[in-house]
Amino acid sequence: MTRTEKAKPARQSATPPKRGRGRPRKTHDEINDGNRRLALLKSAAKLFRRKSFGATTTRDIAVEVGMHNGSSYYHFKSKKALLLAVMEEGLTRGIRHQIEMLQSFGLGPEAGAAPLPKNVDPRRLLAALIRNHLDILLIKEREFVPVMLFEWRSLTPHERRGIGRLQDEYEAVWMRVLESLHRAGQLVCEVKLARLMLFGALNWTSRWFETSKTEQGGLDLDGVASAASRLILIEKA
Amino acid sequence: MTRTEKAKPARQSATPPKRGRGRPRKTHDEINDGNRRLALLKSAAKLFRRKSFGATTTRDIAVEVGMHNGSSYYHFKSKKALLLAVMEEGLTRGIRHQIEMLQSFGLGPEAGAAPLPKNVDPRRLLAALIRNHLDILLIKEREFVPVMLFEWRSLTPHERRGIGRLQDEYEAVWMRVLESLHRAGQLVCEVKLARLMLFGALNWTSRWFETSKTEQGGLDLDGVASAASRLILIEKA
DNA sequence: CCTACCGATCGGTAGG
DNA sequence: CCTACCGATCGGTAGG
Repeated sequence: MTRTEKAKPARQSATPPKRGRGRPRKTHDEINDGNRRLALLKSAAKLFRRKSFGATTTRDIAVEVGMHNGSSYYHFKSKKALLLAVMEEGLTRGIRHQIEMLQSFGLGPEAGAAPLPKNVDPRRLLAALIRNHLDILLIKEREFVPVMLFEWRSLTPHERRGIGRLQDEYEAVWMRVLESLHRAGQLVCEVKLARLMLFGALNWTSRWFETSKTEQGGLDLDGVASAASRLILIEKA
Repeated sequence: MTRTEKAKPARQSATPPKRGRGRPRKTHDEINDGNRRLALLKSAAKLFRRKSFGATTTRDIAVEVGMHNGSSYYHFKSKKALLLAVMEEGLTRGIRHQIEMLQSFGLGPEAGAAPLPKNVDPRRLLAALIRNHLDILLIKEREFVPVMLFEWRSLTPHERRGIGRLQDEYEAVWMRVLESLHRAGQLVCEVKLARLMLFGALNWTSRWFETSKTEQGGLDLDGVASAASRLILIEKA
């Protein structure tokens, strides 16, 4: 393990030094791009989530997927890029799940762009959004999404804006629902505050909710979800 | 800046190597214990809060208080010890603030140990607790307390239990109030869930509330506080 | 994606 | 609390 002195290869100036990492064609055995990239993403998410970004080394991540340290840099240009990719993955997955759920209300992907149609009950839609949110946060995407919540401080202002745009996309429908409810006098406070409080209560669950206890069904999630609904609605059932 | 070879002082084996750090008497100019320790604590809190524990170096902290890197180890045995001290400081301060506030309700420091006296209105007390909590979290101890919320993952299970005991101490009165309200049928859900949701909504404010906007008075805090009250209470005013 | 590295930094310590 | 360090690690890179 001693570091031996070695002649460094002279920088060859005839052709510009083109790095091997640039090209997509596989040079070795099995570089299964999509799979390996996703594996890295998942391991990174898992570790960032549990140990935090700062306490996770790129070696930790590589080892988890059975790679050698430097190899992750074939897929991601830096540790920070991995963090961003994890957050983006979580958000786009969340958005996707939400779009699917909205279909059962006859709503398309652009549902957040305009006021709610008259034929949807905002109370029922809110309940569904909340239930779906908990499902994403605590079950389906429990590795990815919390990283965004916990590691917000690890982003630069510019990076935050980027992630923020995706969050806005996710929250657009919520805003419509809350506005509709507020107009009907059914919110305990103004829309903006209601949204912040609601997401506060919901997102905080990722700190105390343990999957293990209610595995295989997520029974208790219904309880949390309905409590959250009643939180911001007037006229309790 | 080149690192020159130097003869290392031979370990003198006659007397056991006693480190200078062990004794409390000042060996040099101005080691103003209490002050310097607190200064370190404050700087650490500020940096841990803004940049996260992992992204803050012991040098960052030392520089902020005008010390040289190694000197912080005179006051704290490790970076981790600094983190723990920050969290403990935040919690004990919070507990202290809360005890003071409770006096105006005729309640002593042990108010959380037994059911609430008949003569206190649980609704008013809850409102006061909430308002006070926001004041601690966002104004008075805004450097210390959020570190505990944000850096929970940086603690070992054992360390978490230690901090957890202080949290329980802080939350004891809250539990009494919530139990009282639940018995009176004024909570939107069961006590345990109400507590989690409420603290979720409240603690989350440290992520979006900016002091700058409402400085000099914290006007808007009242709005947030009253909204939070209405969140978990039935029979909205 | 592996091998074989490197420069910089970082937490921490000895001794005064 | 300062000076003067050190060992280990860490993010990252060149070249194949």
